[in-house]
Amino acid sequence: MEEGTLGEPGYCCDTSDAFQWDSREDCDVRQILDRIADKWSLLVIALLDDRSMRFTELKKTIDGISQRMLTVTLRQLERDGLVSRTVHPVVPPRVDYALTPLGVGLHATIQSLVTWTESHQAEIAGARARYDAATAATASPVE
Amino acid sequence: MEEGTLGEPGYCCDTSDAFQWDSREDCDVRQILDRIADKWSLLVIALLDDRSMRFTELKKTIDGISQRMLTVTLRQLERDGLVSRTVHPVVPPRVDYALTPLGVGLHATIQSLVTWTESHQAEIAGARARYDAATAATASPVE
DNA sequence: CTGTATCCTACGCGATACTG
DNA sequence: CAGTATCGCGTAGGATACAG
Repeated sequence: MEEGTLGEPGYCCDTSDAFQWDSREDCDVRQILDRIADKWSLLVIALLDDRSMRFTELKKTIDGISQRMLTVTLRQLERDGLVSRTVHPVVPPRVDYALTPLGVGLHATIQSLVTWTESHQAEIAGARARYDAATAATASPVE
Repeated sequence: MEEGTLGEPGYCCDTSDAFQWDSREDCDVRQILDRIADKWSLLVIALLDDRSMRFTELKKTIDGISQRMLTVTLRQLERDGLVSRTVHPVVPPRVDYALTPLGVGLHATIQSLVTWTESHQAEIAGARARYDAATAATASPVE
């Protein structure tokens, strides 16, 4: 399933004159952004701060994620070199996940995003309420 | 349907002792994060730097986005108070989208994420190649 | 130009069951 | 415990057509 033979890292999107976000598969920035900004990836990265965590521990902490999605997500992050996977060959299998140096760098950015969200959720909620009220009023001018 | 009467901005997830990401719908941080980290939202926010842009302009620049998704995305962002929508009542309808003050704040964070991705795409691509090579080798130890 | 309304398909993802 | 494999549903989202 992995056509993975990507000898070409893939730079394109000539940022020369006309800036453009496009080139969906040409440039992999879009693709990487998608992976990173993924619902679960985001949470895993944010969670894996300094300490390493075990599979089950992650599953418990994130809660809502299925075993499948956690596995898939972790595999992707591992493939991208953001998370390291350490298997301890003991009787009850024990696997630790931790951020790689590369992952740590990303963590900082992600964390600021999370922090921003936390400190502005009230404003967003307010904006939504206002928008919904206005919309409802327009839709059905009750009076 | 709008429990919108949110005198309560909505803090839950007691960050007291045991930190946890969970509470999917309880705490809306998760939900907001999802919206923000959305594939298209991310690009729109990143694109809408200081200047405002028209609908078609956005569509052209992002390229790959369908008209439907652009509309939906913009509506969500508008609802969240991140983007403002200005309709000019002229013959050929003209609508301008721009970041709100709130949106500007988010833009900074998003931008750093984009920048990080751009400056590390080579490393990620490398990691992938390495991972795929290792995986392929394990799967079929040709020699 | 800027949307909105339908239709329809691909596939993300949860549920479940089975290995080492 | 830490996965992998399979099945099946729900829905995100693209294509298309129409409207102000």
